Amino acid sequence: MDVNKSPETSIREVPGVRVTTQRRLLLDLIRQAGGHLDADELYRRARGREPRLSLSTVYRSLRLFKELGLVEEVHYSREHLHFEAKSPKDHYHIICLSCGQVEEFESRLAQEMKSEVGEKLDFQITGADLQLSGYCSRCRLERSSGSGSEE
Amino acid sequence: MDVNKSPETSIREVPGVRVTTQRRLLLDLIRQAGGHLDADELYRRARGREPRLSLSTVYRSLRLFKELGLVEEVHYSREHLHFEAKSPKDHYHIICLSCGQVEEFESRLAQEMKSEVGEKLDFQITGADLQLSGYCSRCRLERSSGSGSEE
DNA sequence: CTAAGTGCAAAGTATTTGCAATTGG
DNA sequence: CCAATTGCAAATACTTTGCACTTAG
Repeated sequence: MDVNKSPETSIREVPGVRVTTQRRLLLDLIRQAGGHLDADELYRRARGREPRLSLSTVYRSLRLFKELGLVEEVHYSREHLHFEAKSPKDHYHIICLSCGQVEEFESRLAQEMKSEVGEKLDFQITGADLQLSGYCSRCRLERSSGSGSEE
Repeated sequence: MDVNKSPETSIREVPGVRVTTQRRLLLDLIRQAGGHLDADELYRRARGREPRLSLSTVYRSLRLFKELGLVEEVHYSREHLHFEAKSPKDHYHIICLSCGQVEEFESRLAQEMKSEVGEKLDFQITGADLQLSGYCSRCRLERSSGSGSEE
């Protein structure tokens, strides 16, 4: 499938692709989630409203959305597919290794880095996936003040 | 290739953990590879020298090495586990979407970004995983010069 | 109406685990 | 010697696929 337009807002305009109840629901949920859903979590949420929905439809839809540029795949770990709604500006992720919370951030430095590296290696850079990891303030407090339990 | 000091240069010093032929071989191969091996590739290479080696040993060793801080897991895709020997300085990856080649790069901007973001979000940042993607010069030439062949 | 999409079950991959046999220290 | 490790096969976990039925357009 070839769709080289800017991020679509809807499925409607793609010829041959139908708007189904399931797809509408799934896309809604992804967008409402504000990011960071894996297939299974999405499935669980979707079943609340559409109990007959199957996991394979979730996977198929996710793949479709990705092809259409409606969502983006993010690699947090090797364990699941993670997706989130595509948003207009670049943003990246930072994950707390202790509590697992994921926050988004932006940074002009990322832009700079893209140009710099692109120039140096003679790459035309089209995407960037940046993930930082560390410990959020809350977890640091707990650590320093309390008992040490580690993974 | 020199592999002098890393967090942990060898398994030897860890009590209860044994140095086996398999582990030595695997760690050697990972370090020689200079980066970017997935479990299966490592398995294939290792069997050349140790044909009775099993895939599960590869997985178990990889997990052990990661726990010991000897190797690092990198998420290129959801499809495989990728590992590489832990190296003293940060470096990141850029992948060509057309031919798939992966190159490494460094950038002081990454450092800056870590501090900046860490400060802004009040995170203590311990790791960064940066991946850029785009098209290398060779593939760009092929593209622009002629026949439209796509993957 | 009919091509596109769905649910379900079965098939794939990649990775992990149980266990008897082996081996490092 | 004996706990750690291994190889093998079976088990898991996640994702994809085949197919008959349903549905959007």
